[in-house]
Amino acid sequence: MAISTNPPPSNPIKRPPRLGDEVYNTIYAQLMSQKILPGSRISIDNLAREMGVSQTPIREALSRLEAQGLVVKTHLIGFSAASQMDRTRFDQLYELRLLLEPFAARKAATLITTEQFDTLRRLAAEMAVSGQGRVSYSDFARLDGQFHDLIALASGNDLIHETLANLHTHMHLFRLFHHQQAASTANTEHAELIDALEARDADRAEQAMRVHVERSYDRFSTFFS
Amino acid sequence: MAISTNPPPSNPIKRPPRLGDEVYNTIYAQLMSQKILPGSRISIDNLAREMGVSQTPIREALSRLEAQGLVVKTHLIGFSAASQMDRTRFDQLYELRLLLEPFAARKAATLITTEQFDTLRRLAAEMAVSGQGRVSYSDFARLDGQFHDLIALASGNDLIHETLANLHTHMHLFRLFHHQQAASTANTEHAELIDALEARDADRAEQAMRVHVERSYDRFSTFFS
DNA sequence: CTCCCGTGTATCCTATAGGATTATTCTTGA
DNA sequence: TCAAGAATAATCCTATAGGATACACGGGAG
Repeated sequence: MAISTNPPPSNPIKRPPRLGDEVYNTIYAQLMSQKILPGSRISIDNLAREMGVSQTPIREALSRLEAQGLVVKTHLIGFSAASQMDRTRFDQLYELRLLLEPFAARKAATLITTEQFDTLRRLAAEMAVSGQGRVSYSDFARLDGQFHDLIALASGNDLIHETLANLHTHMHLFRLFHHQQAASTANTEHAELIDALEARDADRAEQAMRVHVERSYDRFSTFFS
Repeated sequence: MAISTNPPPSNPIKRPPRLGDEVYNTIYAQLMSQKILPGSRISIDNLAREMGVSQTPIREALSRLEAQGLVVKTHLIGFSAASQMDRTRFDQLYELRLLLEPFAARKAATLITTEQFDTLRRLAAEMAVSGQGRVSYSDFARLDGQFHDLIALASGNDLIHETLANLHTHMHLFRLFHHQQAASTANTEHAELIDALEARDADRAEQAMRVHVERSYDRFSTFFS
């Protein structure tokens, strides 16, 4: 998790482009799109050649990803993508989500701006379309991630927002691996949550998010059978 | 936050010593002991010379610390220790603590082992001695950190444990900076918590932790006045 | 046929050198 | 005396080379 005490969540002033950040985003995207499969090794030399940069920025990016838990490093062997989640960690992740997300929804009910709310509606609309099979599942997963991220952001607590962002990163990889499809039920839950937020009803928003996360747990839990 | 999907929280098998880890721990200790003051710059060259290693492991360690939020990096300027917390972030941190720690105490009430419980008593005893002024405050802060960390560990949820560990890292720096002293009241709160845990009373443990964190907030909140 | 062991290749880890940028200091002029 | 500009020094960033280690393959002995 990046607590980042010094630099505000988003940088208002111009920041000279850091080569390391670019590399970080590239590797991050390759992990998220499963171009790099879980558990497979990641060669520093190859990455350096492919991206046309030196080894140093690669190492920095991989170190940051290691602190984030997305890659692991073994001495004298190298980096490799983190392996898939097991049941224990899956349960722990949902336990934490169930603690943070309903709380974030509650706070968002009173703090969300009209602009953020409009974005929320738009995301829900796009996801509804994807429920009709017109959008690929990876798009749905991306939209769903933005949906939850926006609510966490609207909670006003940056720490909670950053913590949840990390959790959802691992959620995304988990979903992609099992290519879950049933998205139609999630849409109705999102609708209920949006209604509660529109009414500025904190209790209802918290409860709606709780139900949504619990249902999500039930849906994915079957993968472990 | 290190989610570390692949390597279990503690490594059972022998791991060849990584030079980067050693450097990481050294810099981490220097930050925690305020040998490196908040906001001050951190020279890579100097560190490399002082520690007798190359620049590469220094960079890796600093990148990990950056992901953790303890240092910040500015392009073409270098690394510097994170600046002191402001009021907004302080409130956010306690809001998150108040969400996680009582929950962890509740779970720990049913899951804590007798061995862990003994360690808890020992820590509380040492802190009580420090309340009589026989131990320095930095020692008290360290013991208190171990106390809370152990409860988070006993909760059985590694993710919550790791998240709280990061939060307490920043708490430690905050306390050290303001060199808070009043520790006597905290000891009675710890005693109440231990009693609840001993009785395996989940409700009481959760409530005791909640009160403890809230009181802690009140104590430190005066620094912003 | 199986197991053990030596060699070769690939990769990581470290160290050093060169280019680029910023901060500091000194000089000069008003 | 103060301000502005230039030169120097320090630092970071990148690139490349050399040493060390682990993994893979193939040959030989039992």
